[in-house]
Amino acid sequence: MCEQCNYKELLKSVHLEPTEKRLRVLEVIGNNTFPLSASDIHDTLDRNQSINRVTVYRILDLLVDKKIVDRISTGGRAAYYGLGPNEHHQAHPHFYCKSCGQMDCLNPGAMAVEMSNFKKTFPGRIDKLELRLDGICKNCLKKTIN
Amino acid sequence: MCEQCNYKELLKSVHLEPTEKRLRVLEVIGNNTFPLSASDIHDTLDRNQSINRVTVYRILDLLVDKKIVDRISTGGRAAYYGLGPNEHHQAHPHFYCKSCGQMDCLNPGAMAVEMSNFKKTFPGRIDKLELRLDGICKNCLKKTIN
DNA sequence: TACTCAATGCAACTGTATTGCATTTATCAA
DNA sequence: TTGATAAATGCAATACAGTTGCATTGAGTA
Ligand SMILES: [Mn+2]
Ligand SMILES: [Mn+2]
Ligand SMILES: [Zn+2]
Ligand SMILES: [Zn+2]
Repeated sequence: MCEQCNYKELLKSVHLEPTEKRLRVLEVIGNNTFPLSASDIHDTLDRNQSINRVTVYRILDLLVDKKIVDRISTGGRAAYYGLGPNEHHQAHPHFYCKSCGQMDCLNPGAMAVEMSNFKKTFPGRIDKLELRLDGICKNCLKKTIN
Repeated sequence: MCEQCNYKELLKSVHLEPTEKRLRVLEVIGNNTFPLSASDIHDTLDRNQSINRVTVYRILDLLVDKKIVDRISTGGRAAYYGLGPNEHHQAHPHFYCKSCGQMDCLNPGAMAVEMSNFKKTFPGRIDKLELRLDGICKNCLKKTIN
């Protein structure tokens, strides 16, 4: 969730036309406290004004390219999308529930990763670090015996 | 790569019949220094004695279930498979090259993750931690301008 | 207004994985 | 050893997530 972000300005700042559909996609992502799958996003938007799922995928690709949005892998098949790290939002780890598919954002400081020494000697280019916990969430633990 | 592992015993220890195909799948995974996709594994095996790709998927599911093999997500679409952590092999982070799809195993100590405090208060069940770097590997950096 | 190009829609397609059911192979009791 | 049973594997069809090619629409500009 981001109250500080002006999505229109955010789009302009990376030279993307702030079209209605792009704004809606970005709003759905920004107004959620947890990352969503492409089909979650499509379903949400399609309830109000119709939008093609391919358009959603294309907008997501653009937003990820421009680093406004973060594509997060899961223990499952579909990628999830959340606001990318910026001045208001630090990068942070996630928890993915294998049972219900819910992904939660964890506190940025929850797990400290020390990798400065590694970075010094690594010969490739590092674009991104992803730290994810997989397991069963509180709610699902209650419901069933896993 | 695992010289210490007796794959037959490893299968027996988790109550899986050590069939020829299961052994071959486990050997391909164990004899590699980096994780492989299901189709990498299938292609490798199929060169020698024919094996159906569905059988490979089913064996991989079993091995992952029994925690002999680790299913590792990538920045891409396919999951990769490597030997799971055990007495000889510590869990460790991976580096995934977006350009060539090669995944490398990093030194277990390369990045220290401190999460003991987090674990104490987290209400769900944590089964696995995945730490992955995405970027461009040394070789791909040389070849092209990304 | 007419032209141009970006944005979107739609259908077909791809890669990855899963399912249902048939066939083969292994296990075990008689 | 044989036949019954269950496990393992194969094969075809299907599901799922995402991508591509091309048509249509819409926004900006002369
Ligand atoms: Mn998040
Ligand atoms: Mn590894
Ligand atoms: Zn859950
Ligand atoms: Zn590479």
